[in-house]
Amino acid sequence: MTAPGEPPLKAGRTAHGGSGVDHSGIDHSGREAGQRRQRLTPDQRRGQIFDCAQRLFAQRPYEDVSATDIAAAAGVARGLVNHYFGNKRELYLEVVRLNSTVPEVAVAALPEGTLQERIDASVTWFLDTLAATGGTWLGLGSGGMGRDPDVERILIEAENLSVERLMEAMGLAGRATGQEEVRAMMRVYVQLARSGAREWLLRKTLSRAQVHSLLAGTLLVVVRDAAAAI
Amino acid sequence: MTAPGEPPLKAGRTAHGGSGVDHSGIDHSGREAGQRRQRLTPDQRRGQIFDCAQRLFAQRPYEDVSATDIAAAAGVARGLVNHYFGNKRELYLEVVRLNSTVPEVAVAALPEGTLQERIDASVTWFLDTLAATGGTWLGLGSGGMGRDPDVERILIEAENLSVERLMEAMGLAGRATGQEEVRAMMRVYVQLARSGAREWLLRKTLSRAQVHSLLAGTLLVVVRDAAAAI
DNA sequence: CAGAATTATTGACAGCGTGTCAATAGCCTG
DNA sequence: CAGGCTATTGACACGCTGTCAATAATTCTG
Repeated sequence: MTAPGEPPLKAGRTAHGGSGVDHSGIDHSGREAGQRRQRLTPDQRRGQIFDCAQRLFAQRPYEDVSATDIAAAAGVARGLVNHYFGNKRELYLEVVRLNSTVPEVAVAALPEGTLQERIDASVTWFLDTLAATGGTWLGLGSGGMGRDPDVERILIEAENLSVERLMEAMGLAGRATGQEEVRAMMRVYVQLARSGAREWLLRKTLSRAQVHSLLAGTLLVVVRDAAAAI
Repeated sequence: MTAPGEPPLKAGRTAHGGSGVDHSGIDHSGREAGQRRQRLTPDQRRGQIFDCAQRLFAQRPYEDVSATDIAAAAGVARGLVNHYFGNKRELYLEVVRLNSTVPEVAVAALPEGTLQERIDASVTWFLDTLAATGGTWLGLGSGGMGRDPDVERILIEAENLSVERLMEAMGLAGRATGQEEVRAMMRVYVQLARSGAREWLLRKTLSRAQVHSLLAGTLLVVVRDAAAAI
């Protein structure tokens, strides 16, 4: 496919016409042009395809990325993509799943000081990790009307994780009463944090200090509100 | 097509084989079965197709709605959809565009009192209008799949409008310095408001009073932060 | 009111993208 | 080196999209 000098062409069943296909697609991690095809471990191949898919899905929207594109990028037959991931949607879901989990947090390392101090530390940690991982995580929550239930579930799951960590850091975890309300409020706040970080990292309209101030100030209010609700 | 007893079949250009297609699609607003087809005003037909598309897009995600589905729902040939809207994407964009603009606001009617009072009034108005229009507007900002640049632009446009109104209501409109930063902060806040409203109306995890308190409290902080940034 | 003119509406076509599956060809083992 | 295991291929059937000439439902005109 990628190799240019493939002689036989082996006319399958019906001629189907010549149709001079001229893939000008550059395969990023596949084999070199003209090289004989290589047989990899399932894990390796799977990982390779996954990486290519991840890169492509980060560049253009879901439906603009064809399975053919992914296969071409990996230097592989299109059927192999389906073989390893079932269908395109599942592959996409796996990409989303892996990119939607915010990196590990060292909640235990948070200071035991005032609420204000813990808030500052949390926000600092949040912004630090975001600055490190780049904007990959941020792009996820903004899409239009997609509303795919599966994608939504994955994102909600990731959000729940963030909420859990946040509550732990704020010392709101233990209480039994009003747990659901507090969780909801934290969920709302996480959206705010995500949005604020987007202004800082993606749009570059706010400085880090400004975002920090904004997030810390609002978090204080939200936590007080949450505490009052208990 | 929908009419069962269509005799001639009139083989158009090349026979192409029978291929007994059997649409079992129910047309919602189209003509009754067996009725002769009706020729409408372009505006009427366009509106009818638009309505069907809106309903379908609200039910399942973009790519799960085929142009065939829309046409069938309208009781119309598929080609007509393309005739009126160019392609499926444009039709979709028009649906999003119409559903993403938050209803008119009577900013002028806001009281001239304290900041706190104006904030309360704004939040009240915001929640009122949302309660009235139902959750249609809310579903937009949550999907993770789309990431279509055009969709995103439309949503950003709508967001800008909300921000403008909010700044007007908060008395932050006039200043020339730091306008961009203030706008960014308001943008962040609008996301929070949207998210809070979602918890109230869609998830039903928070009461209206709780959301009100949350939004009012955070808005105060944001406005103070914004004012400090000027 | 009949016939012409206008144009809303249809239906078929070509092309692409997807998922499936038998056939093929690398690599490893005996 | 033969033989088996299985990673990998390639073609097929089918659905969806956009285009366009043909058609038929109106309206206009004498």
